Amino acid sequence: MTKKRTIDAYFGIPKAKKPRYSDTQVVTDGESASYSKHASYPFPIPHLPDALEAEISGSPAREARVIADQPDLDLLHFEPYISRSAARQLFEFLRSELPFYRVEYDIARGGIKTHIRTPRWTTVFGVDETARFEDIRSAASGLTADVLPLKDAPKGEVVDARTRKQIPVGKPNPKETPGQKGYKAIPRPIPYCLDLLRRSTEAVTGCNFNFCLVNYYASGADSISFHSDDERFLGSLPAIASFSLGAKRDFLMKHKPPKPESGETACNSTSQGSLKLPLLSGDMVLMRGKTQANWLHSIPKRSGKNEWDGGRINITFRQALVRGGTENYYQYNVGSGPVYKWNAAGQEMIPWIQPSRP
DNA sequence: CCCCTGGCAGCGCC
DNA sequence: AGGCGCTGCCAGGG
Repeated sequence: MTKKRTIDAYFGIPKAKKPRYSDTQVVTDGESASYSKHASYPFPIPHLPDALEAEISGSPAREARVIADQPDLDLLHFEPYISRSAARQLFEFLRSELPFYRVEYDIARGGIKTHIRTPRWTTVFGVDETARFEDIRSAASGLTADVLPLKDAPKGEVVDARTRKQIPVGKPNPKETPGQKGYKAIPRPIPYCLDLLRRSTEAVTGCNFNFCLVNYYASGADSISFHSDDERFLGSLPAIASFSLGAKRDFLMKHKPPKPESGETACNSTSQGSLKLPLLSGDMVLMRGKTQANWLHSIPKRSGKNEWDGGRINITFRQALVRGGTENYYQYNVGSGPVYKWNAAGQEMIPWIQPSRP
């Protein structure tokens, strides 16, 4: 007999969801491609080509395999979720079109200040559940359309989810907005090209997601060491959907060591308490239940013939419940350094310079 | 067929 | 947190 918790059980409980508008304005410049534009973006982010959009909308390509054969482990592995060819196109598209960052920061390690360069390219979109993006100008009486060409105007201010009042962003000066505590970060709405995948993932998993983190591992030299996405702001039992695009990389998981005071016996066998999933382009892993609370995961470095693998993009969707989540994600995935953009000719990320305006 | 060796993965320490 | 250096394993070649 198979386990009670199957993918069929998931699909068997269809969840009625309100249709939701994209948080970004749809803009079409004549016959050229349309873009997501927003004041928080360094540059407009194009929509997907129609054919690719259609293919992603038809996902998942296959049903998922449940991996829950170890204590506190609850995974769903789609092999793949996005067809291999669509995943390859999406990889190329996102690497070319998204703004990326190389976050650096200092930590004290044994009393010694150490400079950390995160060994991966990152970018992030979204805002926690206490807020949302809303076009406050459309609610105001009619002067905007004539004054500002609507086509180029950024849309979507950050507003309180409950009161729908605007929340200041970007280290707001308390004197200018008395009595209103704003965000230090400048939250960015999820662009349409990623929101499509977010909505598909919500429909398939029955989970809600308000954040999208993107990591680009340019080669085997890029990595992330063992950690859990168990931050307080995700709540207990967080569900996180993780997509792989591009090169195959190993996804390592291991059970957290037992607390010293607890009487549990450590997992000492080699196979128990750890696993390795080779993630291929288009795969999606949903980590749910007690997984984050009890397991660590990593993408280890690869060297030699595996080092120049053409690069891998990881997209994760998750739900941050409180403001601390928004501040944390922008601090550690955007930071305060320069914006980078993919340079196809040189096959590398290069600093993006704000075009000067006459 | 066996042994040697290089390369790679993994781990511990800073 | 990540980099580096040490070690042990494994595959492939001689």
